[in-house]
Amino acid sequence: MASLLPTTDPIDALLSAHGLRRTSAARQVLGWLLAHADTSYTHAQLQAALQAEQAPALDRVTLYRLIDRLTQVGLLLCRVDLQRVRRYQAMPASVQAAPHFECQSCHRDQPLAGALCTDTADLEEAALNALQALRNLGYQGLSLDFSVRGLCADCAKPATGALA
Amino acid sequence: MASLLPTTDPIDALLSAHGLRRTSAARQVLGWLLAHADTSYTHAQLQAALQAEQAPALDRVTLYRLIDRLTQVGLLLCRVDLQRVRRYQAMPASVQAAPHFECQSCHRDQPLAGALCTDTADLEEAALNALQALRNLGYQGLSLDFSVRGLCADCAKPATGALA
DNA sequence: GTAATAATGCAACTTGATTGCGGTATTGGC
DNA sequence: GCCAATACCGCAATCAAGTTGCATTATTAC
Repeated sequence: MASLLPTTDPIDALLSAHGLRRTSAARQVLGWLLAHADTSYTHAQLQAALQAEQAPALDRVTLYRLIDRLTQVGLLLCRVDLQRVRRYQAMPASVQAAPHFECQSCHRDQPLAGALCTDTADLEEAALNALQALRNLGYQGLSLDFSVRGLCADCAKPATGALA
Repeated sequence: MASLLPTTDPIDALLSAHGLRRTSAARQVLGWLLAHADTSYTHAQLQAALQAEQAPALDRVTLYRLIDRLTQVGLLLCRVDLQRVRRYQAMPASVQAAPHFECQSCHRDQPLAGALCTDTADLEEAALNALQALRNLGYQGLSLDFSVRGLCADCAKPATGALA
């Protein structure tokens, strides 16, 4: 039954649901980022990765505009790294106030809750209290960034003290 | 007695203590940033502000290299904003793991502890626990960023929903 | 005072990202 | 299925933040 629906592909569904056209470029980019959702990528990395996967390389500017659109509708998350380069990532399920670790070498993202920390509940609760206190004071458009940065165990091992 | 010491100016003392020469440019920049230590400034803003204060405008590149030096020795803190422009600020007393609020309009920084929140002790403790847990797993060079971003009460009032 | 060298200033350059514009492909209405 | 409206693409040119090279000037240590 479901296979008879106009959009069987979940990526096409996402694009349509957010008012974007289902172009081959959009499918490629969103699909690839969703398949690597635990890491953020620069425009250059993204272009290289896509080019390596199949022949028709898409234009630099087209990719810029595409990731811009995907970010605007909320399908991608955009950060700026220390080298002041934008990094894009498929929007994680819980961005709001989610404590997470960002590796400065491989740029993988890991939530602190779960394997890394036995308990982040008190941390998140304290954070939400802080947010509410600010709202009561008239602060607006608040967003919380709780991130730990450094080298993950994998990147720290091979070359101690040297960023790739 | 103290007035007989070679460096009577606290700013000169800071420069020397960090192995930098006491040039007029370094004095101006560090002095100005220390006098506006609750806010971060871009290279362009800094240059404009200095130029407005006195005649001898310093060169674009000189300013770049100077704030670079000041940052390297730990006298300035450097962040990258959403427009991917670097913002510099006189190093706050407690940067490590200090929860703070950054206004996206006036770029003033405020510590969450104190006036804004009655209590951040539990929050900081939870954060430090998380850091230790990561270290035990082999993570290195960890730094914590706990920042709330948005519009402060002052900026939110005049034009609701519009960034300056 | 003088030599060593840190810091300055100018020009040219690099890089991530943006703008303009004509052409192409997707979409919604018939 | 066909067609008009328009979202999207690709190329060239441009922009702004920041960097590099190099000759000159000012600080510092002796």
